[in-house]
Amino acid sequence: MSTKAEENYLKTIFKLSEKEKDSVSTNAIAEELETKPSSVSDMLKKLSEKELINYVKYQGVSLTPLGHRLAVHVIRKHRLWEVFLVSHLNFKWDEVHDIAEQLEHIKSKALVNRLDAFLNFPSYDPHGDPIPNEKGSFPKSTAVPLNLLKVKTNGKVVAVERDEPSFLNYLDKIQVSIGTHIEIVDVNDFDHSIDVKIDDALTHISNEVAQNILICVL
Amino acid sequence: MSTKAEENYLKTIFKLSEKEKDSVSTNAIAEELETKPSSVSDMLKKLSEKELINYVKYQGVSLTPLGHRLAVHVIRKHRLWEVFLVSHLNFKWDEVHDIAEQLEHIKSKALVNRLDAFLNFPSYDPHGDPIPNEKGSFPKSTAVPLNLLKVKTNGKVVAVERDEPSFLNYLDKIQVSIGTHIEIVDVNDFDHSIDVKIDDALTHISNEVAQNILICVL
DNA sequence: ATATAAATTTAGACGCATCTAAATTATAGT
DNA sequence: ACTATAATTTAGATGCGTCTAAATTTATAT
Repeated sequence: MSTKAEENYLKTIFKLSEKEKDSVSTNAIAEELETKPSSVSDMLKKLSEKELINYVKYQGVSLTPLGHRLAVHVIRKHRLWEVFLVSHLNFKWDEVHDIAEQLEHIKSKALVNRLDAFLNFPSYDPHGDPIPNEKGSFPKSTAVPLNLLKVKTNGKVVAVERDEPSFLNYLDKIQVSIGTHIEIVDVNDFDHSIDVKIDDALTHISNEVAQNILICVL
Repeated sequence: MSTKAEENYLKTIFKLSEKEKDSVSTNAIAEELETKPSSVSDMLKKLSEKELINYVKYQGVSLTPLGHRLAVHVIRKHRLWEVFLVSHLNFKWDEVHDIAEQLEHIKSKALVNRLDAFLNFPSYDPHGDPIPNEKGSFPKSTAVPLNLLKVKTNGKVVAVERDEPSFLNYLDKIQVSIGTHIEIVDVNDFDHSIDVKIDDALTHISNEVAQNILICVL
């Protein structure tokens, strides 16, 4: 049986594997988990012994099929609980992350699958992140980060890539949520910030923010 | 902040305090938690330092007001989650205990209270156990164990005092659930077993089972 | 190619929650 | 009141997950 700490490591390695192609570094994991590289080293040894990761000293890690399965299952639970919290308990999208961090470690296959059915098998969580099904496969999506779009392109917000309340509250403030219509009005070549039309209101947003808003081009 | 283990100890001490009047013994706690008395001793010292229990070496323990509050809050969470599992995820009453044991340790005041509201502030869980409100007070009930009733008395099952699947499945088999109408037909003076009429069917049940069925006399 | 810096791992420690074995204290019987 | 037994606590160990400090390996720059 996997512990909470192990599950959090696997989730983090999964997340980092998506960005960084090859293998994930000890330091990257430490930073993401806000812990020390030495602690990460210790844990990597443990995960490796359990055949959850491929680990060669000094060379970073990747998930084994088993580790991948486990990580995806934890992510599935996290996102399903987020849907529940928002759609049935009326939490706002910036309030659910920390609670879901706890709920994702509850161990019961039946619970997850019944929750999934109760929620009508949702494909996306309140932040637009895809929810893997029981077998572990994700719904396909063609979203592109807002910062990569050209002037005059327009589309709909389908997801955001961060879940810190500070970020989500900022989006609330500029009236961006899942489904919002956005059009690129101008791109600043100097700092790569952009002017956008959000439901007809003109707004200026930084490149860093734009990177974290995923758009489905229309 | 309290750990899972601490919360389980407090819950157990609370439970044992209801039966045994005065203070609760180390051995009783060890037995209930299926652990060793020496482990209990260690933990009692810790709980005492945190002012959650009154502890005098070799003399058993009782909850402080703080410990009592915490125990009741954990029980509240446990029972609310059980209601959710049965009423919204279609679990049966014998399946929910282990899952609720995990869910009861999730830390979020907002979550508990919203769950409570979502469930319409239930007063009893699926086993008929009373659910304390946010302030920690229990709904009053006048239930009596079935084994204490006299011949010809009749009433309704309002709660059961055990949640092991073996016990609950037995009740299912003899068609006893919360709300079932029961009448005492005969009491055996030798082993204190009883003959009862359950919704018009005559059944013989042991004293041990009868002890764990609570009746509201009509 | 080699020195220096950066990344990573090891060594040794700690707190938590548990255990076994041994010591201590309480209790019950005569 | 005294001893045998039962209950409880202490001592010392273990596994987990973390830490700091030190050692080692890899990467970088001249």
